Amino acid sequence: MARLSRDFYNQDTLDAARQLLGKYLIRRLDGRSLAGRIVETEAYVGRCDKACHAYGYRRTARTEALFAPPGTAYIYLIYGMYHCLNFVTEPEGEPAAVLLRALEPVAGAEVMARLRYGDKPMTPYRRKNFLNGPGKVCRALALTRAENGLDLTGDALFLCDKPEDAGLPPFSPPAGEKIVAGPRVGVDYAEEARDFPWRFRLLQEV
DNA sequence: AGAACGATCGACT
DNA sequence: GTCGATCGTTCTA
Repeated sequence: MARLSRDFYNQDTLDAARQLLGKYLIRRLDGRSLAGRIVETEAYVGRCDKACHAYGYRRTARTEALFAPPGTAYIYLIYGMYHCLNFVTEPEGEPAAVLLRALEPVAGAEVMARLRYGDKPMTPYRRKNFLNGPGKVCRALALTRAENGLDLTGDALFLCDKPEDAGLPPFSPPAGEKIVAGPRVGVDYAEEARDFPWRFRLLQEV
């Protein structure tokens, strides 16, 4: 199965955050495949970014995965009840990662809906707000701290250029999308870093 | 040992 | 638009 290699993750984090838009995230769970197309990311760079958990190379039990080789999953608990998934980038020892903020559902939507909403029926509101936030994505993919440190070149969780690379049916993305950069969400405390335009989204051209 | 806080979400006015 | 939930992580002492 063709998937993004360690070499892909071993690059500048801002470049990776842009290039990850439009890629497909595959989660293998109980023999099934859940998949989504990446439509929103944010970059976090420990070397120079006060919003990064590993700012100034701060190395603790939590940030350990950020110091792992590129192509590692960094998953942490936020606000006591949600999780966020990051893809570790840059050479090993440079703590940096791309936060996954939003997906477009591609495969396994029924399973993801179950994980996210339980028995509650799908509604237009829920469909619209299905995978448009980092906590929602982790809930729908059954990702918790138990999956922190996963190797993204392995089988449980990985990325690829197209669904066929993971043995899934083709997916036709919307036409006329472009990358829009802007400030990151929820980092107002981070002094000068709060204004860094390190959030990237795929949006319809107007 | 204790306190403060958070890369969020959903319910509610 | 506002606000509370909820608990691990981090820092201070």
